[in-house]
Amino acid sequence: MASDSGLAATVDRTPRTERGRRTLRAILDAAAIEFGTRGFHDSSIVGITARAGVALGSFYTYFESKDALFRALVRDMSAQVGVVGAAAAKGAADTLSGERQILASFIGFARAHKELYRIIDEAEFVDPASYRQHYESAAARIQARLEAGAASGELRAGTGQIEAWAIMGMNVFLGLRYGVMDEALDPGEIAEAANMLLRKGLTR
Amino acid sequence: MASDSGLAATVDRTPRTERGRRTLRAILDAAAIEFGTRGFHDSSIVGITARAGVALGSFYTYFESKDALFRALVRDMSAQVGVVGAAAAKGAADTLSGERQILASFIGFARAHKELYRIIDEAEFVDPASYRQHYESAAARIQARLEAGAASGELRAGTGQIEAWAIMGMNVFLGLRYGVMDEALDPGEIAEAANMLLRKGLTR
Amino acid sequence: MASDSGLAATVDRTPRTERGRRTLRAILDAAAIEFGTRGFHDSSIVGITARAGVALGSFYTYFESKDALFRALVRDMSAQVGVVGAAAAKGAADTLSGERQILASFIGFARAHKELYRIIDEAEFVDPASYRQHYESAAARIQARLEAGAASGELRAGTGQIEAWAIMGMNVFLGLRYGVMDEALDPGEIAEAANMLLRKGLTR
Amino acid sequence: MASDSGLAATVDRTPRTERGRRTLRAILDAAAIEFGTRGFHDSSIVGITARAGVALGSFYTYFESKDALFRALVRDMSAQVGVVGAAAAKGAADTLSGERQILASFIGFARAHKELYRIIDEAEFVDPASYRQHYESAAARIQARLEAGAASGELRAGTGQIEAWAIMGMNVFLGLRYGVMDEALDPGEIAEAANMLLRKGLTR
DNA sequence: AATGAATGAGTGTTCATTCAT
DNA sequence: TATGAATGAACACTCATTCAT
Repeated sequence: MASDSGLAATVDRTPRTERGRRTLRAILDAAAIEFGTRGFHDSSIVGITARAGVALGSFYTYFESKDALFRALVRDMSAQVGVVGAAAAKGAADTLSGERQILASFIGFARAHKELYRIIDEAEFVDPASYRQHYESAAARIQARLEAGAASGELRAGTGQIEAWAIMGMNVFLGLRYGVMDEALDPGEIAEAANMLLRKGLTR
Repeated sequence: MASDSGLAATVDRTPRTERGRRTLRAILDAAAIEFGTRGFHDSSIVGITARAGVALGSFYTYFESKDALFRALVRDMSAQVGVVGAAAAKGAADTLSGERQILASFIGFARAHKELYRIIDEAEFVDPASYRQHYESAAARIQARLEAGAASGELRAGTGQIEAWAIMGMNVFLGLRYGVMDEALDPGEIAEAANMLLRKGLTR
Repeated sequence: MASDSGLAATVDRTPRTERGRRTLRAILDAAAIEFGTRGFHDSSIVGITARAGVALGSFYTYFESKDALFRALVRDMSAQVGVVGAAAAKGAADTLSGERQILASFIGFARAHKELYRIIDEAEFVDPASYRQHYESAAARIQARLEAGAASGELRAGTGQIEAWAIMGMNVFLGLRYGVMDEALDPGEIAEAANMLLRKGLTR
Repeated sequence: MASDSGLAATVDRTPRTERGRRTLRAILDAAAIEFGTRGFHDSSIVGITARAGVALGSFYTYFESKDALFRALVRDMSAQVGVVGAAAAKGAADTLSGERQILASFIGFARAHKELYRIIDEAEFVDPASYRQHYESAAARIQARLEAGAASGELRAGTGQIEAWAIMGMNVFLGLRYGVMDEALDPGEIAEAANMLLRKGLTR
């Protein structure tokens, strides 16, 4: 479930042997599931290592602490969200269709990674710096795209951080509602509805 | 910090004496601070009762458990948000100005109740039913307002749950950013920027 | 359920008013039920006073402590067993029929006072002196009857403490088995079987 | 003090290392002493582990709970009583001498395991199922021996459960009086006195 | 005499972390 | 590297007892 692109960078001790790499991967996958389903505090190292099929003590070969593991996971998920968004925006005809594609792909990502929300949300308590960093950089990316759109004349000028946070909020809650809580609707449809809001607002 | 309007209803055992009412109030205020600053798991009953200036055992005169206290707090905060929003919308010229006033007042509320976000967010882990309920009813209230606006011809038709969740997401994140993280900007100014998004979107 | 003959003597503070006597009686009755069904440690003063329908604090108007109440109950039950036995032996044709009548009536008593065993047994832990005293005086009474029977030529000589404890053990376990655990059989029938053991032993 | 024959079977988690086996044994021995001298409720895990010389937490490596440990001990003691009785009856000339030898050996066993009574008695409150089971199977064993004796013509026919419980009661109380409370008399002498009761009753 | 809120010592249990093997 | 036993701080919760009213 946890794709660990870039995790190497956040892990405490990089394994030298192939066997070590497998153990690390097993721990990370198990941790993503545990943290995602039970939350940080109700997850235990015993539970994670049991699920990973490794001995309790082996955990500390790879991570300094329960917190360190959680932080690694948070940073990894946060990075993935950025990567996925950037990929989705690629080749978009214009800024607004880019935003639409980003939201659609984000909802899909949330469906594939149900643990995303619980891990990011719990970071507010366990690793506040990462939590803040996660949202600030996501907002900064949006803001940059809005400004580029304004510069090219596609969008109105004068937008900034406020609009960026507003759009991020929309995306996050639509991902929660239609990605995690209930998968009935088509992500493209949701993204289109949200996009229309961005194009023309609510007025007739 | 914790205004306990309506808390009587959610408390486990209503005190019969004046002294009892003072003790209960002290516990609730202390709990809101503790939960809000340290989070549910890092808050302890000893810590809460010490801050409240009452004996440890007195806690259990009023609440069945740590969870029960937390739930009472979550439900109370959730209810307050609704009450504040309804009050803010009162006397608005039209639906959209109503939304603007609601957001402005919500940001003010968040500033006055910095614990709001941490308590609601942690409910995802401690009291999932309340968490879901909180957002679902907030979205339902928005959706109802949109539909009324459409019925009166003020807003375009065809909006529904998706737009409601999108607007809620905007509000929540603007409250987080400009209510809790940083109070530099004027709530009215933020609400106006968000409202323009709802009125005309991002296009020129 | 708890007949409190003689309890006045063991109670901590004798009430002076009629209202007080009613409260005391309510506490004692409630305590016998609680101690008998939940055991000493799982019984609580709150539970007892709640069952008695009086306020928690009122308990200490009548008893010094939970232990004191328990001790009063143990001594009372112990005394009642002696009284019942003496009454049953009255008017018996000879020593052995007296023993038979005593056992039959004891089984009846156990049926009417299911709490008897749990209270006496738990005294081993809560009030060891009473526990020991209870059995020692019961055994002494039996021994005295045997010696009287030997003196009159009805029973063989040479019996003493050992036989007394053996007979007491029989009675206690028959009361447990056929008084408390299961009430299917007639007490007279059981007493007769035990009595035949005392008359002729097990041999043909 | 606690011989742990067969305890392996009742223990929650069997240790895999020698060190583990030593720790478990230490805990069991300490527990038998604590439970036997202070009773279940006044014994504490801290007390038991302190006496065993291991850390508090180590307790939970081997037992799920205080109750589970107690249950293991009860079942073990109960089994031991059966084993000791069976061994004592071996090679007896006839049923009645078998009973005499069983009682004598039981009194010896009680002297060597003073904790026996308090542990079995407290099982009435802590583990009622085991308590009942203990006495029911002991009685069933006696009853089977009586019936075999009747079948062989040695004993009179018509005896059954009542006589079995009567004899068990005798044995239990003689063990209490002459094994636990006071060791002055010779077990053989006591067993002989009780046996005479079984042979000829009380009459001349 | 009655009430019920207040007190705080005590205890079972959890679990991150350490460490000997 | 891997293992799993050992450690002990921490904490929620209980409840007998006290006390102000």
